[in-house]
Formats: sequence, structure tokens, C-alpha cells
Amino acid sequence: MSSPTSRSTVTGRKRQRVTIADVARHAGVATMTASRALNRPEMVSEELRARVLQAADDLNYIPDRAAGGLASGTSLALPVLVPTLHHSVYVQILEGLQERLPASGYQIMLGSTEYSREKEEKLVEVFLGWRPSGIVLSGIDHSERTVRLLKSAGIPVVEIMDLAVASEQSQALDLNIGFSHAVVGEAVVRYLASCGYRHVAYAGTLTELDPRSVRRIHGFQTALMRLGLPHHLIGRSDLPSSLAVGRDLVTDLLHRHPEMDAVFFANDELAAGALFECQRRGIRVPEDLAIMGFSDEEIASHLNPALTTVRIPRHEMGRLAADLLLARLAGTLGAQPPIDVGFEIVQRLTTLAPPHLSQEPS
Amino acid sequence: MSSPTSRSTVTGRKRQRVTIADVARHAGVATMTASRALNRPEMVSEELRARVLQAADDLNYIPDRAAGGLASGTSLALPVLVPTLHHSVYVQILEGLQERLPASGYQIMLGSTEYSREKEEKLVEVFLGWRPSGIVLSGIDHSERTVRLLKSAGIPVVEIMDLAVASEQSQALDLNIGFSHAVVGEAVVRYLASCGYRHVAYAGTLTELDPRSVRRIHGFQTALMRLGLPHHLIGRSDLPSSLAVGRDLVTDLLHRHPEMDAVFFANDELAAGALFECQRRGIRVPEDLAIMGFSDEEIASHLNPALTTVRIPRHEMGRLAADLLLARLAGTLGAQPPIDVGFEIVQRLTTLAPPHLSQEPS
DNA sequence: CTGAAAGCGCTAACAG
DNA sequence: CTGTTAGCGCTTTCAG
Repeated sequence: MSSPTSRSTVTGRKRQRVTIADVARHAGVATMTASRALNRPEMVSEELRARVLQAADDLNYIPDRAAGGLASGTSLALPVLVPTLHHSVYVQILEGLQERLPASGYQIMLGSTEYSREKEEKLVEVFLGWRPSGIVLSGIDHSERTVRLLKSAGIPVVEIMDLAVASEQSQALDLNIGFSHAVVGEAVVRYLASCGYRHVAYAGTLTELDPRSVRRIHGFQTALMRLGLPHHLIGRSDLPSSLAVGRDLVTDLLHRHPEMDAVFFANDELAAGALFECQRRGIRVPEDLAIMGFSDEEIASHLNPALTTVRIPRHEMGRLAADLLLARLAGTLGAQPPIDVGFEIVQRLTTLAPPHLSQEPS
Repeated sequence: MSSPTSRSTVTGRKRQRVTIADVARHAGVATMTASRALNRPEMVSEELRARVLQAADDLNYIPDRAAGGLASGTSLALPVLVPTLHHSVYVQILEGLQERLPASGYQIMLGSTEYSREKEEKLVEVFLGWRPSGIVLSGIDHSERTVRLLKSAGIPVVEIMDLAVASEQSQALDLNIGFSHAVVGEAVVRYLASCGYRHVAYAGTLTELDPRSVRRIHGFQTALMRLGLPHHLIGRSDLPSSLAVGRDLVTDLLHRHPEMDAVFFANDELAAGALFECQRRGIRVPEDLAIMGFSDEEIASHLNPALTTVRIPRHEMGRLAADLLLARLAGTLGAQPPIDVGFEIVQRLTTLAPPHLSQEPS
């Protein structure tokens, strides 16, 4: 700050990060050999490899992923976009992915779209800047720009939780693992009708925002119309789903449609809330009102009475998505048609079939 | 495949990625000006900025984060390590972080440690390779190497969900937001004892792996001993927690300690499972057995009877962690002592105080 | 306020 | 199997 001819005795002010060059020097090999020893062990003689590994360990070497990514044009980042973490379905899918991906060196980057195509587009844009190896999206409904960006990125894309059927003019971007929500809606109606219920309602939250809800409702109403049953019993809420909203939803439906004898909720949380509400009000389930949930969370089987619901293979979807992605990245998997993981109606006690129906063929 | 003198009419085989140089050229400025227009708008004249922005938009420019990171020595990646996504506590903390961080341009990279210090160390090592701007860890117990790596990385670290009190010889790495689990254990005992319960048990899963459980149990037992009450009623399971495990845990405790009159569970899920089990077996709660949970999930207040539990500010912890991190990154926050967000015992119906006690001073 | 040069740390592509 | 040579795309200097 003062002495004029200050000798530049700047003895390494900044703690130098240890680079692969340091490792190579320490091991007495070329930089490239060190790189290979670390990343493609099979290309290096056992002796050198050992020396390099030793050196890396000695120096506490941590490879710089940014540099690696820049040089190789790709990174081990793997963005996963879910609409929300609030629904345990997505958490479980994430768990499934988390089980496999990190083990192969990939890093999950998490993004929540809040059911908004605009947010999804923004996130895709940001994530693409990381030059990820691939990407996982929820659903098959994306903005045009999202589709364009993804296509030109030329990386594997996995869409989960919905099924892109060609006939529905919704083309899968690449890999696709899910099930048809329209078919779920239809199946539920058919099941409920077979139990003898005639005034069947659908109840959910934010139903317009979630294309999967829309399709479920559509299948639901179509099936109802086909059976000549009323299809206008719909309960909606703008709040994110919760037990409390489930209570409100039944309360409201019961008030507006006293004739209602069954409700299909968009998820088990709402259904559980409704069940709690019925218990409090002395409404007998299923005698006075049948209740059905969606996704078969653990709580469904523990409730009293146990909740009839639709089981979907959440965890499996995550694992399968990871496996396909990994296979594709390894180059062992080509184009694939959409994979339907299906679903299953789990009959429990909240929709007990009336006795006179139990002999009907299903 | 045949013609010998095949002219190299390789008209741009590989789709050239658009770089900032392209943008600059398109806008008629130097590369550096384009970079500044994009990242430090205030350093560039309004006119040029507009031109560059336009060009970037025209060309669909997506900045390469790897290149940016390499050049600048840091990235907008922000690793968050949680023990598991299975407990909704961590999911909600994640939601809190997710609310703030992406809005400031940071990308959350997710890691699950499975309550293992070794896995944590591995993850820290990998994530550090991304040259993140900061990092969020769960808990204050880390391997020596983890601590060393983190210290020498010189980035902000936030430890959440536990409190590093100097007296406990556990020094916070940097920022720390949480609460004392030992104090929770003590407070619960004091509360339960004030209700008149004498044979109080603790029940949890994987208790040895989770240092926070260990501290909670320790506080719990210490308080019990101080009151001259039995402190050997402990229920353990090696399975991850679930409603089913909650059922098994009470069943087992009831069998081993018929005199038990209250149980404190490690989380609300276990407590709810236990409650369901008691209902099924005709054990009256709280008359025959009091039940208490931990973390105050939404379900606690909806159960029948509603569950007494310990409320912890999960969401807030996530948001606060994000805010502190952001402030630190912005350079407006220096060293901070650990922040105790506290907790609160929420009395509901599963631990109704016996009448003869209600007049005692709390 | 704008520009030119240099290089971040690593790996692809070639030679030996 | 090992080494050399060039960059990857961006931002940090340092000059205008």
C-alpha cells in the first residue's frame, strides 16, 4: 500500500485449487494419462493407474465438473421436473430416480413447475444451459418452445406420469412411462356403477391447471354419460390439496348434491380428509356415502374404514425412468414406444358393494 | 461409402450450438459486450444492451453454464443434502428452499445421505466438483473429511435441522438454523409428567443412525431420570418409518411394558400408525395410553382423537436457510451465531391431562 | 462505457 | 498404451 518498489512477494495469495495437472505431475505422467486413469481405467496400464489414483488421493483432488463438461460437451447433470413436491406421488418418483441415478454418477437437479407450462419452459431453458445428459419431465403437455428446445438439444427425454398415445395426437418427445388418466376415470366410473352407485361425483383441486386431472375428469364424465348417469357432480377447489380441503370439498358437494352417493377424489389426501369429515358429521361410509381415492398412499389401508383407491406404481415409474435413461445413455436402447405401467383399483371398505350386487358379473 | 475423391461437403454436420460470440456478431458488438449486456446490464449503454438482448432472443441463445462456471470459478449450483425424502419434514424444507433459490438463479442439486456420514462425504465430494456457490446440509454431524473439504472450499455452508451449541463441543461449520433435539426430549418428558404420566416410552426407527434421534432420546432419558421416573421404556425398529411400523412399535411396547401409560414417537407418522392400532384393539387413547408425535404434520390435527405433537417450523427453516444463504452470497451477511427456531408442544386430545392435574401450575 | 487478449481445467483427436 | 496439441464457451483482466 506504500513501499514503492514492493517486490511481488505474493507467495501464492489465493489457495491454488489442485488440478489434474498437479495430479499428473505428482504421479509423473502426462495430464492426459491422469485423466484417462481417472475416467477410463481400462485404457491405462495397471501400474500407472495405481500411481495416478494414489496421487489424486494424496492431493485430495476433486475434478472440476465445469471444466470436464465444457471439454466434453456434456455433463452428468440430470434435471428432473415435477409439478410439485407437495404430492407424495412425485416425491416417491423422485426417490425411485434417486435410487439409481446417483449410483451411476449422475446428479439430479430438481425443478418444480407448479403445474405451469411457462415455468416449465423457463426451467428447461435454464437446465439446458448445464448441458445435461438427459432430462425427466412430468406429463406430456409442454409449451411449443419447450418442445423445440428439447428437440434441438438432442438429449434423451423421459416423460412420466402420463401416456402419450398417438391417437390422442400427443406425440411422446422420446421415452415415455406412465398410464392413461382418461382410462382411470372410466374404470373408476365403471367400478362405482357396478357397486350400484348412481350419483357419482368427482372432486379435486386446481383441476384446470393439471392436464392429467382434466383427462381423468374427461374419462370420468364420458363413462358416466355412456351409462346414462348424471355427470355434472363436480367439486373443485383452487387451494392446493390437503386434508382440510378434502373436508371442504365433501361438505360443499353434500350441500349442493344431497342425492350424491359416491365421490372419487383426485388423491388419497383429499379422500382421507373427506372421510374424517364424514366421521365427524356422523355420515356413514360407505352406507350413506362411498369414498374413493387415487394413488394408494400408505394411509389408505390404515384408515377406518380402509380406503378404496387406485394404485399406481409410483416408485416403479421412477426406477423404470432411471433405468431407461441409463440404458439410453449407455447407448443400448433405441427408440421406444410409450410404456403403460397401468393402474389397479384396490377395493377396500369405503365402497363396499351393496349385497344385491355382489352376484352380478363384474 | 464408395466414391474415392468424396469432397468434404460436410456442410456443418454437427448442429453448431449458438454461442455468445454468435450473439455478439449478430448484434455487431464485441463478445465481451454481449456478455456484459447479458450479465451486468448496468455496465452497458442502453442501446447496445437492447441490441444484444434482441440478438440473443433471435438466435435462441442459451448460455453455457459450464463455460461460465469454468471462467468465473463458481456456478449457480446449490447442493442440498437431506437424509431422506421419505420424511415429509425434509420435503417441506426443500419446498421452502425451492421457493427462494431458483428465483435468484440458483439451481438446487439434490442429494440423499440415507443418514450415512460416508454417503454424505461422497456427495459433498461430488457436489464440490461443481464449484457450487454454497451448500445446505442436514444436521451438524459430519465426517472429518467432510468438514475439511467444506472448510477448504471456502463457500457458505448452511446446516439445518439441528443446533450446534458451542458448549456441546459441536461447532457450526458456518451458518446454522435449527433447534435443540435434546431440549425437545426434555420438554416432552416435562409435559407428559405434568399430565400425570409416569411410565413414559420413546419409540422410533433407525435411532442409532440419526444423531438427532440420539440427542432427543438422550434429553428424554435425562429428564426422566431427574424426575425419578423409569427411563428404560424404549421401542426401536430397523425399518424406515411408516404407519405399519408405528403399529408394530406400540404393539411391541405394550407387550413388553404393560405398565406404560404414554409414548412419544419420533414422528407423526409413527404416532398415527400407533393410534390406528389402538383403535383397532380397543385401547382407549388417551385414557389407557397417551400418544404423542413429533413435527406436527397436517394429519395430526385431523386424527380422531387429534394428536398431541411437537410443532417445528419446517417450511420456515427452509426459507430462512435460503434467505441467509442469499444474503451471504450477496455479501451482506457476515458470520452468524446459530439460529434457534425453537419448537412448540401442541396439546391436542391424545394426551388429555387427567382432571386432578388440570389445576396444577404448569 | 467498450474491446482485445488470455486462460479457467479438462478432454477429444491425433500422433507415437 | 501414452503423450501432444488444441480448443470447449465464457469471463477476467487490462487497455482504450
